[in-house]
Amino acid sequence: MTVGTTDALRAAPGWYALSLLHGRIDSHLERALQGGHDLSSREYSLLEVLSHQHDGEGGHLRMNQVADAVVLSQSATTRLVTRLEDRGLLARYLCPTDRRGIYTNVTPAGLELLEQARPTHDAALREALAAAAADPRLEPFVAAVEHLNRAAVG
Amino acid sequence: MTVGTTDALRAAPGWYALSLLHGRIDSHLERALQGGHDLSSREYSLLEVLSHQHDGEGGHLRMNQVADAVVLSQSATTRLVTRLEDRGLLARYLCPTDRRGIYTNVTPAGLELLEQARPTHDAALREALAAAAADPRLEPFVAAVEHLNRAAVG
DNA sequence: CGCATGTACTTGCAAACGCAACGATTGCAG
DNA sequence: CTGCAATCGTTGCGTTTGCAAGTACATGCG
Repeated sequence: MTVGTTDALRAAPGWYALSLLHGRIDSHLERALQGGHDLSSREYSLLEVLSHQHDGEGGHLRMNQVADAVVLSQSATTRLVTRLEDRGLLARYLCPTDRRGIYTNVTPAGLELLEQARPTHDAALREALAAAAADPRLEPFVAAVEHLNRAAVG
Repeated sequence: MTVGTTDALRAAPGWYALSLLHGRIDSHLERALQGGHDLSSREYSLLEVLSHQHDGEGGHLRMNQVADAVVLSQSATTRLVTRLEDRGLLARYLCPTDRRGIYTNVTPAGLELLEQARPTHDAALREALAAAAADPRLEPFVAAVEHLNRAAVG
């Protein structure tokens, strides 16, 4: 499992290391969430994003902004939302003042699934970070991630 | 372009910020490389990885390790290599001592294309980093990336 | 009011991906 | 040397993605 062989990190080491770290963590999360809750990594983060967007009544992000938040094309976002809506985890509703805009709410079922999946997600994240910390080139980013994560908990 | 609205970064801010930053940079690189040299982001990094793996005669990474370096499944790696091989940018050759293993070399055409694309890539990377630095939550990672990148140049 | 311009989301289509099943090669045990 | 388990790479198949075109709504100008 030692990575070392590939020290082709020399071109743009920072970016390459970031990319590598992201890929490894994401793969790990994907497996954990998929196997445990039939959720893809992106589906999880969509739920997470939308659930945090609590307001007076419901969500406030348009498809547009959602796409930006999960870094996906608009079309992919449409279908991602559609998938979760079909599973009863989300609900769309039109913006009253501008009927082009579409807001999205997390249903109770969606919230419940999210709560169930969160421990899995967090555990997998910690595992992946711990594994990555072994690689000296990834370590600075690992440290930064853990530092910022801790800010949330404490 | 102000992102601020989505402060759903509260769940696992570090990981979420890393993910966001990676996505933005990657999108930017993808567009630049695709539009300018018919290369995807991953194709570029494959060339980069393989070209740095110069040795006595040729490459030394097996498909296995390549997959690990670009964080892709083995099957996807097979096809990625096949695509670039069909374009004459890479060449496969079997490992003499273990005929299960397959090594990959970058052809002169591949190297040339890489040299052409590198400025595009680097410029796009700088642009993306600069844009991301505006977001306070992404800024620490941007700083880390730039720090490590600088280590390569200087 | 009526039409042009622009924005927000959705759909058609081809490319790329991951998982699981497969064929090929090696290494070891009997 | 024959057979079995493990490793490496490739292919079948269904899913996800991005780009470009299409539709619906909004806004501004004549």
